[in-house]
Amino acid sequence: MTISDAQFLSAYDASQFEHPSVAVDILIFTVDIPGRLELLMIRRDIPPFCNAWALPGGFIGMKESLDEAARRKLKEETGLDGVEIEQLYTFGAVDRDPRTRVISVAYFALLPKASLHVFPGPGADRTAWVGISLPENGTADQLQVDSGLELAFDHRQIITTAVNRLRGKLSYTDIAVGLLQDKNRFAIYELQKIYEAILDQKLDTPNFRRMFLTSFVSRGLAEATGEDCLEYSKRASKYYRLLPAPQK
Amino acid sequence: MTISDAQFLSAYDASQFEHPSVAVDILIFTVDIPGRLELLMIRRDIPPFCNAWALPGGFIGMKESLDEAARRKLKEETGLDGVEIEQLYTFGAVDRDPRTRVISVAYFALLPKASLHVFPGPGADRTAWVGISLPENGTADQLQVDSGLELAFDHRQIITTAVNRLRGKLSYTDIAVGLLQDKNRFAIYELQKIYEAILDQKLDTPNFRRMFLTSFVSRGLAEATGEDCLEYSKRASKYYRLLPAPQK
DNA sequence: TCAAAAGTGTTAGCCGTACACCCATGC
DNA sequence: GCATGGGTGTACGGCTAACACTTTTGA
Repeated sequence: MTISDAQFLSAYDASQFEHPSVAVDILIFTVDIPGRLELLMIRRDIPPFCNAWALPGGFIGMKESLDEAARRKLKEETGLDGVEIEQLYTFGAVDRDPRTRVISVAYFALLPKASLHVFPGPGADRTAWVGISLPENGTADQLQVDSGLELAFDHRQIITTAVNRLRGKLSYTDIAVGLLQDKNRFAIYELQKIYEAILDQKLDTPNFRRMFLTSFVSRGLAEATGEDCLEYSKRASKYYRLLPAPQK
Repeated sequence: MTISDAQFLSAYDASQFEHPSVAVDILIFTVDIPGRLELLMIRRDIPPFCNAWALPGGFIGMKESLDEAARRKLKEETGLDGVEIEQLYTFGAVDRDPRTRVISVAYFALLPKASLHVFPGPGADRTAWVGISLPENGTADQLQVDSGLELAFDHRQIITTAVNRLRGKLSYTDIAVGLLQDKNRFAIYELQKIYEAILDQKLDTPNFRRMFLTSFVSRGLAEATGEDCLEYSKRASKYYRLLPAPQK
């Protein structure tokens, strides 16, 4: 008990008066036309990591929740409101930011690339969609970034964690639909390309079709619109639309 | 761009000089003999939430990572070192602590109940193993706590999140082995009781046995010791032991 | 005619679930 | 003999992976 008290007090008191900064970083994933998984990043034009690429992020306000801070950042970067975001993980290594102690709560969102307005914020001179690839269950050192861009802070680690989580969730959630251009009119083909981009592997078309029919249509998450799609093949296919989640 | 800048700066500047506090809360789960899922909690003897029950936790030090802070807390509460802990989620509602803004990073660990030394720390007058139960995919208001104890802060929400996560991980990880009394000598029966306590439902014994053989033994995570177990049945069964993870 | 995508069909294997049934043994 | 846990067997249904095959139609 005395040992425990001593340990407790030493750490407790130290932190009572000095607080770390708390930030959110946002991973905004998209899939571009050729089927590549990309991430919205900004190039820093101030130290530290000047000229390196970083995830959009910023410090949280005292009067906003973490989720609100993440949504605010997303809006600042893309102009988009009301998008589904999800907390990924919280990164808290002591030296992850060379300036001062910063705890960063990472969030991610999936957005169709088209029609996003993207602005560089303060501290950055440009933004870009950066292509990323990672082997199955890959580690941070296996992450490949577009033309080997240098990444700031521990963002290589954050991205790796996010890609692995994203892939894991593909199999048991409908998370990928966030990347559809038009949730009211899409072809199975589009969704398959999205899955392939995220997983970085080709999928068997007949089997993917069946997966879609059982996991989405049969479960009431999507239905055929009745319209024919001629965008991707000479032979007509069907358009589908997402349905509002079946609230119980 | 101007709109974005203005929004950004207002929130950014505000947080530059005032920082939230950052804490870790630890969920230490155990299963007691009758097969009940329990959580180590402390009773607060200072406001706010005086006399209410809370998760052990505390503010992080400036020179320790989040993981280190969580391990330190765990050691203070149980005297145990080197236990596997896992980050659960970060809770950051503005008013989750009435005193001041506190961001809490929750961690959880699974520990066998026996042979834990548990100390109440400062701000608490006692500790207890509190039985909890929750319907499948239950929400915070469906969480049942031992004799309806009052819970402090948003800990009802934190616990609910943890129980649901724990249950989810049961099916695709070996997380439950953390609750075995002796990882070098256990019977399938013990593991089944652990699963049943976590899931709060009876499992089919023959099927559980097959699950164990294929998921643990065939995959090299466990092996029979060769010794017979007579603790749970008149008829002898086998003892098993865990094997070190097959590093690749 | 060829290529590319839309579909249908078929196989084999794996897994989870639900049972029926026998074994061993202490009470 | 009965209850309790140990253990084998079996059968069904759902799902995945792999792959063969037909259809449609523009270039």
